[in-house]
Amino acid sequence: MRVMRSEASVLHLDLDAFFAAVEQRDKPSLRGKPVVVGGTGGRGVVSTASYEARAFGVRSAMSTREARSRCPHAAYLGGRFDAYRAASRIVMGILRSHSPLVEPLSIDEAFVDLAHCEPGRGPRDFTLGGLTEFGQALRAEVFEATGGLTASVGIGSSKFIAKVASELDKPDGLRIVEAGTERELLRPMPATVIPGVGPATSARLRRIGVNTVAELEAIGEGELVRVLGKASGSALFHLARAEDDRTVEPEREAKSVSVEGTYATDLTDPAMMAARLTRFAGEVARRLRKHGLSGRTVSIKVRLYDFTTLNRSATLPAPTDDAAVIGRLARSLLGDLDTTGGVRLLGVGVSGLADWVQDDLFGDTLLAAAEEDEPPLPEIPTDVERRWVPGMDVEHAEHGRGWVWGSGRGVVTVRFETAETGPGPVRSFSADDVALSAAVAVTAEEPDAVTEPE
DNA sequence: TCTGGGGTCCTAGGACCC
DNA sequence: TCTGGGGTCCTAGGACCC
Repeated sequence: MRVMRSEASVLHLDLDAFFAAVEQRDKPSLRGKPVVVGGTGGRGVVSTASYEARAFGVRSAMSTREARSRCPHAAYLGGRFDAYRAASRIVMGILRSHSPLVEPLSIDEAFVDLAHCEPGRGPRDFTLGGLTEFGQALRAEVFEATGGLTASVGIGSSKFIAKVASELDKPDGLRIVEAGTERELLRPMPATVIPGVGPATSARLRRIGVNTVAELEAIGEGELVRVLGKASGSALFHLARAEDDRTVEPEREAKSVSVEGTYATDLTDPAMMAARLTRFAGEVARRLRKHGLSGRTVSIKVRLYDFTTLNRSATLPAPTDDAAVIGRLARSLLGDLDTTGGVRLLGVGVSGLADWVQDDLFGDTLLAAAEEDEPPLPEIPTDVERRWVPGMDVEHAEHGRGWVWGSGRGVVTVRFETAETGPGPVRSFSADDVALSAAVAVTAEEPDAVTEPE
């Protein structure tokens, strides 16, 4: 039985062009200019484009190569995740000061249940007027506390409607969808507004003549289940009618932890692949331990030279957070695959998580025996080009704080400015100049919180 | 030099047990 | 010996989201 809300009491907040907006905040010379945050190497893709860059057709998930050809004069930055996490934490804190029921969806998005607000911290009532007043005050609070980041807010009678609403007046907008008007809002929209309808599903829907939500509404549940499968067919049938009783869940536990990396040139040496997996296993173990987790299933991901992607996994009798155990299993899974054509991506993950750690009764001895007959792994070469990533914060002994504008051929160019200074001057240095160093993060906070980017 | 990195959820098939 | 269900666990792949 679905119990629908009779009032617009779910809020969705989405920070506008989040990564790019943080860069423009902290780099005054980039305000009002096209900014693209993402991978800057040859195989990089765009995480976020500022609205100025979007005007040139730059989009999230586009290859950076393509973005550069569309907008050559944009600033291409590698991203400063500590700064994004710090801003995210401020925003989530504001939301939690209003309601105990806040569900972060990602670093820059959250749902808030307005029906269970702290006394005096919610909307005065659930009329259009009360919700407008609340939504604008919340947006102003976010703007003030983050040093000028704008958020788009949507309010509706369900998660689905609130999320659709927040898209409607983006950026820097507020939209309230009054209870009772949901279906007429959705009908003319493309079916892809429904979460879960991506390229593959929309292609299947087109094949049965469905492009819009209105057309989707005309299809029976049985047929949708036949075409799309049990879960998504049934979900789609209801969402097309704006039927969504999913609750705001403030505490969702992690189900897996993983690390992966794409290489500028394909790896062909199996020993080097093993060395990379070993490093990733160490990183996964570190993150498991930091969160007090351990897991039973170890997985590897291998993307071959031709982009075919393989996953292999093995399940242990008891959960582990041990880098050596994870690494050994990962290497043995890789050993069963044919990688002779070359590998562009490797990854290691652990799932089947438990929030406790097994006392290691036998593992150490078994492992010690197993490791003895394994050959030593090669050194992973350090990439000198990666030392000065565009956009990173630096400090110069004489000129103070700035950010890397670009680097290459042994030279680093820095612009000396911060959020407070206004546009600053540019100077170049030798890449090994001892006066120049990576700047410590402004906020001394723990790295990697929940999930990452976009 | 087309195509990142972190996740979640679903499906389908096989093993195994009752 | 053959036949059959249901349930759980595991693996692999794919779609999707930000």
